[in-house]
Amino acid sequence: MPTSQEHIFGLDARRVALVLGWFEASARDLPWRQPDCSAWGVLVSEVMLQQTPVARVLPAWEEWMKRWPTPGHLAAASQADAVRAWGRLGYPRRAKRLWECARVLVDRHGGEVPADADTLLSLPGVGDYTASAVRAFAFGERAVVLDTNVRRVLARVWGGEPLPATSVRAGERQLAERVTPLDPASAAAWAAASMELGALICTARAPRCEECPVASSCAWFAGGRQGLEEAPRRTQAWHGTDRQVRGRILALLREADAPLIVEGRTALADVEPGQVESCLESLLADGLVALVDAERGLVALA
DNA sequence: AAGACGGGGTA
DNA sequence: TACCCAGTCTT
Repeated sequence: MPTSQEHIFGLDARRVALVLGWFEASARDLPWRQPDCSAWGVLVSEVMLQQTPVARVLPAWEEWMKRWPTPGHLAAASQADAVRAWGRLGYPRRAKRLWECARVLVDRHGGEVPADADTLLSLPGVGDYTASAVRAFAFGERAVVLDTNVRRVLARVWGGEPLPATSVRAGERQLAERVTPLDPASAAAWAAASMELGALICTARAPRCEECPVASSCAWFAGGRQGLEEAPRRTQAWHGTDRQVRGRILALLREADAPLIVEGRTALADVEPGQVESCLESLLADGLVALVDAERGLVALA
């Protein structure tokens, strides 16, 4: 007679096994998943994948790794070249942080990506998710990887809810820890597999439950997939926002081969002068843009 | 805990 | 048009 604990564990294991089995047959062939991909390659991919879909990261990653195959190569380049190579991936502060990260790796870690969690977390642009992902995918360590995809899978399959909460709750963290296999290789496989399931099948608004390997064991599916339509959307304004204007200013500077005066440019004619000014100020404060000639207001990529 | 921070593919 | 995405960092 199994104890209730064993029953719970059995259900966890069954669900995990279903996802792992599906992943073996359905995993996408991504370059940073190749066994010979360096830890640096994995780190670069993870930073690029922060809030940017795989399809858009793919070409940028290939180009980046060809140009800067090691931290040392990137550290020897200029920050401006890194931001330029980042192109339109979005959130250009990530490019700056990745460049800074390369410098730290060279200055303090022998030009190598560390495997230690605390050291990884100390790096610019590396938070909880990225540190865990690098440990799991680059070093094969047991790490609890909790990204938006994994959170959604846990919320549905285990929690019976349509979507996870806005921020990670303690109970969610505990569940993720409990569900992660103890064996390091299996834990890494689970991380990749659960992320893949969330990205391809258990998607946010149009889940493909008829193709899902765990539908038969999914609490949300069993409950009739209730609540998804009513769930609040987390939309963010875009047109006319500071983010858009910052992006437009940065695009001008990326394409310019000489310092220029941003204010009054025809390309920004539809933006209020005050907003151009404030956005330029914030870009300067972020260290993405540098004032080359204060007298004339000439700026360039930092 | 909440807000700032890009940009484009997809429905 | 609206929505979403392999998050991080700062109030």
